[in-house]
Amino acid sequence: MANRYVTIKDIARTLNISVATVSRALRDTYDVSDNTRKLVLAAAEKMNYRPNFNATGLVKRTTHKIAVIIPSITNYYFSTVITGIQSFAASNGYQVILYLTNDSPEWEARTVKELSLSSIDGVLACVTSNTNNFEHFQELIDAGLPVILFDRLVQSLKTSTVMQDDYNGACIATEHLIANGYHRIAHITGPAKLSLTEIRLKGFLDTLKRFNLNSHGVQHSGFSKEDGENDLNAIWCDTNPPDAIFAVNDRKAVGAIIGLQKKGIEIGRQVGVVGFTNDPISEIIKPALTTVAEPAFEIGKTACQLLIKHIEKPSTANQQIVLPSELIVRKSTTRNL
Amino acid sequence: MANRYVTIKDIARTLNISVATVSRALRDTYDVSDNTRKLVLAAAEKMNYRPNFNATGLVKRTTHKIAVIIPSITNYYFSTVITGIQSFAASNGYQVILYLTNDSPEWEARTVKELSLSSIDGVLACVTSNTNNFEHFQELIDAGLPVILFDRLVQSLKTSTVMQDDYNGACIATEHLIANGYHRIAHITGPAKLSLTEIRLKGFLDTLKRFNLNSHGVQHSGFSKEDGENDLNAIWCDTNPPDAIFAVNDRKAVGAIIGLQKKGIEIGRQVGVVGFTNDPISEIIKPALTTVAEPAFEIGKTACQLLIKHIEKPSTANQQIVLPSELIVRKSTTRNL
DNA sequence: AATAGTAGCGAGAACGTTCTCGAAAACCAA
DNA sequence: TTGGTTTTCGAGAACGTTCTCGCTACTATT
Repeated sequence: MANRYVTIKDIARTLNISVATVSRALRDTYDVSDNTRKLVLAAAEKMNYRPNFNATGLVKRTTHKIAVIIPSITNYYFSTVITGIQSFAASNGYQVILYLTNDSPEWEARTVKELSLSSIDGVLACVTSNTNNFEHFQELIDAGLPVILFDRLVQSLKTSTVMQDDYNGACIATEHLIANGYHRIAHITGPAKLSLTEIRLKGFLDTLKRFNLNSHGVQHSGFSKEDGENDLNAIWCDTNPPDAIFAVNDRKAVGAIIGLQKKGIEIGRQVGVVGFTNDPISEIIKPALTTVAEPAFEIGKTACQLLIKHIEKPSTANQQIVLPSELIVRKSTTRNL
Repeated sequence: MANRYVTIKDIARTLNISVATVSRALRDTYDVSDNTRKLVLAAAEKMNYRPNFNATGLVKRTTHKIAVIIPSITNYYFSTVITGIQSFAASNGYQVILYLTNDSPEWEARTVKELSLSSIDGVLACVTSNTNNFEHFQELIDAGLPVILFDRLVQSLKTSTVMQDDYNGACIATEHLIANGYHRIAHITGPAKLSLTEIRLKGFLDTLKRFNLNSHGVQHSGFSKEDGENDLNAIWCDTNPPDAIFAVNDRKAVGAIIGLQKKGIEIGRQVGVVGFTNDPISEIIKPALTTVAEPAFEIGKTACQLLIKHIEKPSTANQQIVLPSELIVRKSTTRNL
């Protein structure tokens, strides 16, 4: 545009030295004298010099930018993951470019296809909940770009992943219900085929089997509060209703609680409810929601750390990291309030 | 790194034409024949060519990147604003670089100072709640970079702003309380000196005066749920307690409700509570929270739109946009439940 | 047929930085 | 002194684009 910024050449001209020397001084390389280094730094400071990342990126073939591709950020889990990512990225000199897919496979595919490979160093992604075509991500990987998936994994993509412990989380949630005397347990969950759905479902079913119990119904749908309420109504039957609901996330659990309360059912005493995430809302809703806490911030931080490792040491092998989930017991699974 | 991507030169070589022609064909300029244009586009597609934004940015002095600097994203308002920003930016070919300040003035100052002016085209910012030194932003503006503030404005910075209607929002909230028979109204709010705090406080006090009422206490602190509960306890006195609480945001309102319930007070019938934001939690808490809805998505979208206008037409004058707030009445201000 | 105009393309500079190479200057040991 | 090493620096190419200029060949006009 109209204004041009101070460049390395301007510094060189005012100091009457070469651009190469200025460049060296600014980058703290060894072969420049203390004296000229000080002169250069002082001039840069005074002239308010800022490096041009387009130029450095062009010659170094590196941009110090990472792309984060994620369905949305208006929920606790994703916004916390991003906070973890941004925090680690910033303190390591990387910038975060944010892409939202609105959980739409078409948006996701377009976003990935339009990604300028040369303007990012790596990708951190959480796929949409209803894709089964991942070739756009495969193209990125084929092009040699480090890609790390979190929260939702994709079997067909050979790449590093960072996940919460979905299986164990589902197990301890189910065990907790059983231990508290709930034996007719239903599960309301996300879209089938989504890794997180499948794994939590398996943890749920395996645990039931371990205690010689049968599932009291499994309902698949989306992840919203409204989906939770609908799912509850779908699995409910007045003759033989479940006595506990295990929800795939806290928003659906909240929906289930709302649905149950509309039916005049007392949460905890009559029907236990367990969520997953540890969204702040689980503390506020009455009764407070028992839930499996995911280490969202840590997942973001770890994923970013791993990505930067892959970027700076491209030979690093793919790695699958699983971070522990933890049960947080509250009133929604207490029989006597 | 190890892998180099397909460049315009590669296309030129395989097609046996010059790089200039390839560049023209890809950019759809007029002086290239239909035939070669088709050849180039086909080759680009087949070779999986992606433009190098470092190179284009270097010559065009534009990056199609905007920086968003914001205290945090783990709350409804900010995450929704960013969704609005990202949505508009993406559909206009701009990328969003996310910077979080954790509401720390030091982090903010460092972030802004380290911003490479040449690697972004503009800035969208919401300042921290406790800064009074804004010279780092002034430097950006002085350097000619378009800067737009939202949510929190700074008198001393002469730049465009996009805001919700804080004044009117506070007025209608207070009027609503008065109309419903609450006359001993206290206000729990954010840090003093913050624009949003001051403006909402003024709306509150002006409205009281208009009805010949006195404030029943004003408490300043942070924006969290815990701050809300603390503020409530600070203004509470058993001999002459307030009969309504107007909170600067929904999280503090929720904190106040929790505090009131701990005292055994019935929300609505005994003490009315009004929040600000329309956080999803206001629908879920019992009783549901009356609140002033802010058009968060619209604020983000409008701010981004205005920024892009400033970027693409630098002569555009500064503009102050205020988007309407709207009262949403729920149970927390209903006298008979 | 001569001239002017235009469509299509190539050569080469430029953007701001880093990198490689080599040369000058300074120092040191013998 | 000599020769060698080190320190410090400059010249110029390179990164992948766009842009300006100018050239050729074709078409249109007179």
